[in-house]
Amino acid sequence: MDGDADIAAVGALLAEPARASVLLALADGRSLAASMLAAEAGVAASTASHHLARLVDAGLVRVESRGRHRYFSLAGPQVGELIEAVARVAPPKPVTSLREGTRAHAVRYARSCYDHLAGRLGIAVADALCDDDFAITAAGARRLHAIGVDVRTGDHARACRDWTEQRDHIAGPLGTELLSALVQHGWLRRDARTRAVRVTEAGAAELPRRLHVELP
Amino acid sequence: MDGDADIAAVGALLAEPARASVLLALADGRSLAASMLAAEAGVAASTASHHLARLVDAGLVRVESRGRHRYFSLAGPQVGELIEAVARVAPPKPVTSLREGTRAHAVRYARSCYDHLAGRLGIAVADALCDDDFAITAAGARRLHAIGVDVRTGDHARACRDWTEQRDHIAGPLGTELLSALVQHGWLRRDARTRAVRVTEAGAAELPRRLHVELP
DNA sequence: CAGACCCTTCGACGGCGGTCGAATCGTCCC
DNA sequence: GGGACGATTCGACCGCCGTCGAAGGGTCTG
Repeated sequence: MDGDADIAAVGALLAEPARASVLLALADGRSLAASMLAAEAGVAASTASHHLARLVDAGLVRVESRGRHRYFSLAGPQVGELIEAVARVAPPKPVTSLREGTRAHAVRYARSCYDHLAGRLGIAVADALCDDDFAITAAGARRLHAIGVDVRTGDHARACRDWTEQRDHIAGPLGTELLSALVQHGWLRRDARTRAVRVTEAGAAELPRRLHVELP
Repeated sequence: MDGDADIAAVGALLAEPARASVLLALADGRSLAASMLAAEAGVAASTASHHLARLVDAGLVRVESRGRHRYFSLAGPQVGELIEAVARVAPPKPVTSLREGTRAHAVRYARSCYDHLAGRLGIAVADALCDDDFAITAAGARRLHAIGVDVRTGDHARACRDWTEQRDHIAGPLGTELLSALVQHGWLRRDARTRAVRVTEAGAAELPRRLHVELP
C-alpha cells in the first residue's frame, strides 16, 4: 500500500479551525486576499498570515502577489476534492442531499467571484471577447458596446485564474461592469444565497447571438 | 455552501500519527483487533484504545466485539474515499500510478483478510457454501469434502464483515483451511507483497464447477 | 516624499491533547 | 475455577502549537 503518505501532516493542517475556515472559504474556487481570510476565520492578521504560510508550504494553497495584496486560492482540483471528501464525512448527517449536488454543479458551471463572472461560463465569455493575451478583440469591443459596456479594442482585461478549470476569466473593473450588464439585460440571474449564477432562457438565446459566447 | 460542516474536527482526527496509522492500516477494508492496531501504530495498548474510542465516536470506524477481541474496521466507503483523497494530497508526488490503480482494483476484487478470503470473491464463496444463517449447507459440505476440507453440514462458519461490499464472508478456522486448500489446488494465488488474491486459469474453470461459486 | 495600507516576522503567553503505567473488567482455555 | 489474555479506564506528566500585539519591509496614492 502507500503507507509512506504522510496523512497525519495533512490532518494537522485541517485540524485548526482557523485553517479549516480558510480552506472552506476558498473551496468554491475564489481567490481571496489575506485580510479577507483573516476576517473570515475570525483571527488576527498575523495569525492568518502564519496559517496561510503553512498552507502554502504544504502545497494546498497557491499565492499570487498583486500589488500590495496577496491573493490566495486552492492549489488545484485535488485540494477541492479533499475538502469535499472531508465535508462529506464531517457531520453526522451523511446525506449529501440531491439539492446540494445540483447546487454544487451550478456553482461549478457558473458563479460570481467577488463581483465578476467565473466558472466555465466565465471562461467561455473570456474566450469570446479576448485574444490569447487577454486583450479585447475588435469584434469583442463592438459587441460589448452594443450591449452598453464601454471598452476599447486592445484594452487588457484583468485575468483571474480559476482552479476548477485551470483557465483565466475576466476580472477587474471590466469584469464587474460586464456581469452587472448581463444581469441587467436579464440574461443571467445571481442566486441570492450562494455564488451560483444561472443562465436565463433569454440569456441562452442572446449570449451566443449577441456576444458569440459558446455556452458550455 | 455547507459551511456548517465541522471539517476541523475530522482534521484533528487525522492529525495524530497514531490515528493516521490506524486508518491507513484499515484502509484496505481489513477488520483488525485493537492490539494489532496498537502494534501497527507503535503505541501502548491503552493509547490505541483511547484513539480507537475517538474514531468510533466520530463515526469513522466501526467496532464489533467478538469474544475477548474487538475488531475495528472503517465505517463505510466514504471513509475509504476520505483517506484516498488525503493520501492523494499528502505527498508532493501526486502521480497515482496506473499500476496502483489496477492493484487497488485487484484488492477490492479478492484479498486475504488475516488468513482467509475476503472481497467480492470471498462473498461469492460464502454464498455458494452457506445458507442465510451462515451455516454450511449439505451441498456445500459435500463439495468441500471433495476438495479435502473437513466440515460438517450445519456447522456455523464464523462471519467477517467486509465494508467494501457490506456483506459477510467466511472467517475462522474454516476460512483459514478453505483458503489454504484453494491455494494448494492452484486455483488461487496470493500476491507476495500485498493482500490481493488472484484467480488462476485453473481456478476460473474449477471454482464454478467444483464449488458452484459464481465468479463475480 | 509623506502617509496610509497590506502583509509578514518576532517574542511571549496560555491551553489543549497525546502518552504511559497501573489497576480493573470481561472472556477464553485448561 | 484458576490463570492467562485482551481491552478499557484513570491519573499524572510533558510537549507542542495557536494566539495576540508590536515592530518592520513593501507598495500604492496624493
